[in-house]
Amino acid sequence: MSSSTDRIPATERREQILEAATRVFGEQGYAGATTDRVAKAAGISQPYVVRLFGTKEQLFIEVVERACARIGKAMERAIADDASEKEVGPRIGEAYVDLVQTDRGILLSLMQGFILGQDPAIGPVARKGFMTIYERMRSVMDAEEAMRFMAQGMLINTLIASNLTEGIDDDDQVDELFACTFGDKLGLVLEGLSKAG
Amino acid sequence: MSSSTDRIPATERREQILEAATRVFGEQGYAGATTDRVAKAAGISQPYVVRLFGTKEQLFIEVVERACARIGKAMERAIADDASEKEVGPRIGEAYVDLVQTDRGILLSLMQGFILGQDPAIGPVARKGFMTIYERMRSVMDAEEAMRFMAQGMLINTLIASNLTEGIDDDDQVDELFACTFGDKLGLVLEGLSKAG
DNA sequence: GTCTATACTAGGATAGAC
DNA sequence: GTCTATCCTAGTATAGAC
Repeated sequence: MSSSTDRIPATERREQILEAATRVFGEQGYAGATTDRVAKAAGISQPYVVRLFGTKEQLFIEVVERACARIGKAMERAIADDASEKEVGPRIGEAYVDLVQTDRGILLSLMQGFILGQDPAIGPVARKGFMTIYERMRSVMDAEEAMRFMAQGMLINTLIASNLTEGIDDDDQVDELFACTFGDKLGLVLEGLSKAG
Repeated sequence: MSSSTDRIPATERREQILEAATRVFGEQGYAGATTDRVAKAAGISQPYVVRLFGTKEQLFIEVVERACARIGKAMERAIADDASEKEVGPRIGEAYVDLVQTDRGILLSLMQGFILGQDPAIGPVARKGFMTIYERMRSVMDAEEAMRFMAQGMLINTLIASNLTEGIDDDDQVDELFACTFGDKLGLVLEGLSKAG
């Protein structure tokens, strides 16, 4: 599958690593994740990860920035899609839930970023990402609606992060909460969110 | 201030340590926090922290459980306080915001717990705590309202955790989001939350 | 009940070869 | 562009004294 001549361009490698790192940081947290795990996940050596990003911190920062960019793009697509008969709110909500299902890591590592707001290097990046998303939201809805939207997003993130999704400790209340939070692929909840605007 | 004979009962010590640990874990995260920092914050030696709790993991678990218990108690008080002319929703919301202001650590370390849902030892504890709070909420309001309430709580946590509170990167949009999220000591938002029930 | 000393491991980062 | 070897620090946990 891989010969000893598996040299691929640095740009592509960086993207591979960022992808792997997004998963690893999302699951283990910034401090809990190791550059070695990231390397393993990306199929390369640990020193090479450090080589390409300088430090673990820098790698994490780029992961957070990439996550924000991804969310931003998904939002843009949802906003632009005015063919749909739905309102912007639900369209964005649906896009977000889709993203969640496709790539948990993005949301999880972004959350990890938020929670490190105290950190002098990471904090500013996380706050900037958060506010960029909020501001884009505000450009298509009023403050109250945007706030509720962010709140809903944070709940979704928490439910996923805490692994309540897995129904491991299955409980009818969990089901109810999920039904209410996501509806059928977001459902009532996000509908309600938009009709509040 | 402290003589060499500062022996205090273990129960009290445990509480002191839990308090310190709540702050430290809240700021640095589970993996990022060290038992040594906790020890310093509690004014004792690192090995003694380990001695009293067995492992760092166990200490963290007790921190999370304590955080949930604290929130639970604040909720009970708010629910019982039917002298107030306010609805339950806003009362609980207000109690939560009060708690936030008094002790950030509780919310932050609880959040750290949620985000470690993957962890086989911590995950179950975090999920249990989350659901206990949700269920108590459900006992005084309907599913939709309870969900929105949790969402609002997660947003509050995120705003605090990401340190947007500090206005470091001050931005008028941040102010707006805060005004909207907290109102004046929670305001409109939570009021709106309850009138949805 | 609490400390000092210490064993042991893990993990980030560097050097330098290929 | 990528690896192996390795340094060095930091951090959990244990042993054992007081």
